[in-house]
Amino acid sequence: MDERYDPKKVEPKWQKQWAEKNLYKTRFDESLKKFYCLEMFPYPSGKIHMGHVRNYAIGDVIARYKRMRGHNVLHPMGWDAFGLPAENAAIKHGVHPSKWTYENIAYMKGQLNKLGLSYDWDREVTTCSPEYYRWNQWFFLRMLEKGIAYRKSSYVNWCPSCETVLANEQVIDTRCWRCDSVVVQKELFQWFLRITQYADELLAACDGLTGWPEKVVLMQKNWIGKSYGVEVDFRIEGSDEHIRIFTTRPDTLFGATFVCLSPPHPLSALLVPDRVELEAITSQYGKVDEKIGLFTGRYCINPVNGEKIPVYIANFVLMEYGTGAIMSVPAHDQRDFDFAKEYDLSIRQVIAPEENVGAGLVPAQGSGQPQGLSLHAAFEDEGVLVNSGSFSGMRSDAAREEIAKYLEAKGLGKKMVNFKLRDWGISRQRYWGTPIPVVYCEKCGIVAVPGKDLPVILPEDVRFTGKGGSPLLDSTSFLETACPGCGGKARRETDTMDTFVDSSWYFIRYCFGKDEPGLDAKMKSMSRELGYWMPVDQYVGGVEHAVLHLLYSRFFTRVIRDLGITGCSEPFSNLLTQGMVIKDGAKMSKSKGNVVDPDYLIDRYGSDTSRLFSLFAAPPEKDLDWSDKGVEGAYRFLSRVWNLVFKNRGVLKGTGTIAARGPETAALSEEGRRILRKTHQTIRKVTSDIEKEYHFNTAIAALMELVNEVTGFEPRSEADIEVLKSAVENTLLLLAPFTPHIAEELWEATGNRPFISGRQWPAWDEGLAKDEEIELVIQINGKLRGKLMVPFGLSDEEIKKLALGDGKTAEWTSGKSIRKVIVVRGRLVNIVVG
RNA sequence: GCCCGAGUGGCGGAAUUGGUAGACGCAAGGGACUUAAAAUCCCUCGCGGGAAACCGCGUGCCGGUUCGAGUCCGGCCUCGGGCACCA
Repeated sequence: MDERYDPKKVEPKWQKQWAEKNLYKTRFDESLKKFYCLEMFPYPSGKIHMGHVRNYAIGDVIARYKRMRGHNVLHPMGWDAFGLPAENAAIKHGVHPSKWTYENIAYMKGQLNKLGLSYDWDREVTTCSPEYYRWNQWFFLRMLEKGIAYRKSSYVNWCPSCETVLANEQVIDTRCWRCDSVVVQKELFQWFLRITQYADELLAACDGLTGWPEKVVLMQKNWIGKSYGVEVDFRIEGSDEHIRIFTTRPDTLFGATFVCLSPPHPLSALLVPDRVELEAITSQYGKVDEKIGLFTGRYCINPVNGEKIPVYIANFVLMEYGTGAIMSVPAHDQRDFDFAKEYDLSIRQVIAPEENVGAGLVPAQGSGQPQGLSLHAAFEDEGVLVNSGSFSGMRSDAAREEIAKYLEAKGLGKKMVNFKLRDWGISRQRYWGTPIPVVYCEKCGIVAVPGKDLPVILPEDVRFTGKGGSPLLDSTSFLETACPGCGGKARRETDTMDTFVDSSWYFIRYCFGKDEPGLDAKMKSMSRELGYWMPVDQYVGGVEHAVLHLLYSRFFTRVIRDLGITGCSEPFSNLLTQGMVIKDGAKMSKSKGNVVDPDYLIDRYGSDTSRLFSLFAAPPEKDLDWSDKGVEGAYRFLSRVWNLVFKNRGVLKGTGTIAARGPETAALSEEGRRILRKTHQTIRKVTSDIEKEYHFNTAIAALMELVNEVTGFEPRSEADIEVLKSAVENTLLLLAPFTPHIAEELWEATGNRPFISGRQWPAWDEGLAKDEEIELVIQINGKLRGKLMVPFGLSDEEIKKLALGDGKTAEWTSGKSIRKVIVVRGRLVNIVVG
């Protein structure tokens, strides 16, 4: 054994041995209790960053811990390998996306292995390989059959810089999530997946996500955005047509003073004969900073009071939500209020605050203006109805229900539920993605590629100019094909799939290992592998995927369930969203110049130190403040552990392992008893910190305390030596999930056979962990006045007597009467005097 | 604007979920070893007062409940995150 800790010698040695023995290979064995531990797979951008190190260190601790607890652990890794950066690299540097991607994967895989992560690499997936993406295509065809995949023309978010469509989730603050360009609206034919069909189920199941952070569940709920309301028809005056609106506030129906249509609404073209005017307003559709309207010159009739109100086209009314038309109640909706002010439309209050009604401050009957009050803004709260015919005087929440019932009874409207969630547009006008397996035939129209012809291979021989649309448009060998239906001339779909499709089911692909999943065959009976491994027991990743990836995965899993492939609905039982890695007050990024290079870190301190620091500096869910000095502290701690073993290498190697046996406490020195107790307390503390909340920071702190104590321990007897050995071996076992290399090396150095990773997690003895004495705190009137060492396990009466007999107590209580004495067992005594 | 979180030493963070505030680590100061430096080891380390024992104050601010509040309740302030014409 070397005198000094040198991770450069230790780490490659064990990485080599783990790989040679294929130690982390997982076998499908239904007799064992499984644990599926998964971290979000990376995009192979070139090199890993500290965020990855943290993410994968957290996951690896969990996987290694669960293995030591006797679980059959599935812990796989792969590559989210399709995506725009590869294509941008092709345009910029002339390197093919495939070459670029696979080279990055090779490099990054080396980096992950240098971190000592315990993956079963036999299950590695690479989403850009035809073996993977053929199943994307297969799922697409199944969805096409079931009507879940469909094509429609719609307004889509278009990134002019990336020249592609973006899903709503990919638009951040009106900008492209990837390149930050301002997104514009464009009308295009696109492929969609009908995620809205699962909206209700996805929402209802949110309440079952008890292992997820509440914050994430809430974000999912808000994104799905279920709201209850009514649809009401407003007849257009002088026409048989009517405008169907959706509102969540039927209680304000009497206050509707105009109706607005979305520019793309079919009735807009009908009511506005002037093409130029309509186009002008349509071009403003989706513009967020300004409300623009166009009066159609037409009127419609409010069905509850027969009132004639004007019809506008308004740029802020969304075609994709509700019916694409709204009733406007400026008195009770701020957006309508702003619009009414701009176009000088009347504002009529129909809900008054309850306290105003009591004070007689209600709007005069028939007038729009409240008596003694004028509205400066919309009143959106609950209140009491006024100016609302027979509903006046009713509370707004009750009126919402009553008016809805009234409308239904009269056949004027219908209760309706709406969701914010839209169908998922998956078409991307890009090369580096999964080809959508359909062809366009001159005779037959849209034809699905038959399953036997899958995969539709992405052609390699394309040119990347960076101009215009997808390079696939120039690839005649790809483009021109025969129609699977009639054999005639057909053209392939050139759009590829959103890469979020790839990541929506990769956790299912892992379950099959190297084997072809053969989903076609699995249709007949549910796959046993899938049934065994799914759902993922612990998923670990960044919170930035709280909506997009997680929602899509929940959707895909349900579709796969409904195809009869799995019985599992919810893919991730427990979710841990780790915080960001911060340095100098900002998230690490190249543009900020505050990145720490994992390669440098591993080279200088080793991966055990890198892992240890990123686990110790903060609990996993919180942001981690990077500190170069803190890293050195972690290295110092590992060196101290090394030195402890080195110093005692003679005795540690000599005695047989006694970790399981508690030596006779009588033969121990007092110090020996203390170390033994501390050892068992530490096993208990580390175990519960991992089990409870994955609070590795406090677990590591406890290990540091133990090592600090053991370092000063001078054994005086054979029994003491056994205690020392037990303390050291338990330290190494507890350390193994966090810093596996040094744990293996020192495990071997203390005369044990490899591998520590395969050992059982230590158990503590509650009796040995028990304190002999406790420090009794004495409070007078809640203030700390003294401390007393007392034997463990005294009765309340005995404790009280001791506390009252203490000299300190007498000083503080003299001349006062004792009103009350409160005893908190094992903690403190509070004496109340007055 | 709406919906969530979070505010504890010089810093990162602990505190059996109502019971000793500041574990552990970093930084800082002092000391030992060394020709010297690095490394290592030991001591001090919330603020104020005191030579000391000790005393007072202290978990963003104000109030409340309680024998006792970082923790519970009410009201504010600040910061962070998510959503944002969803009718």
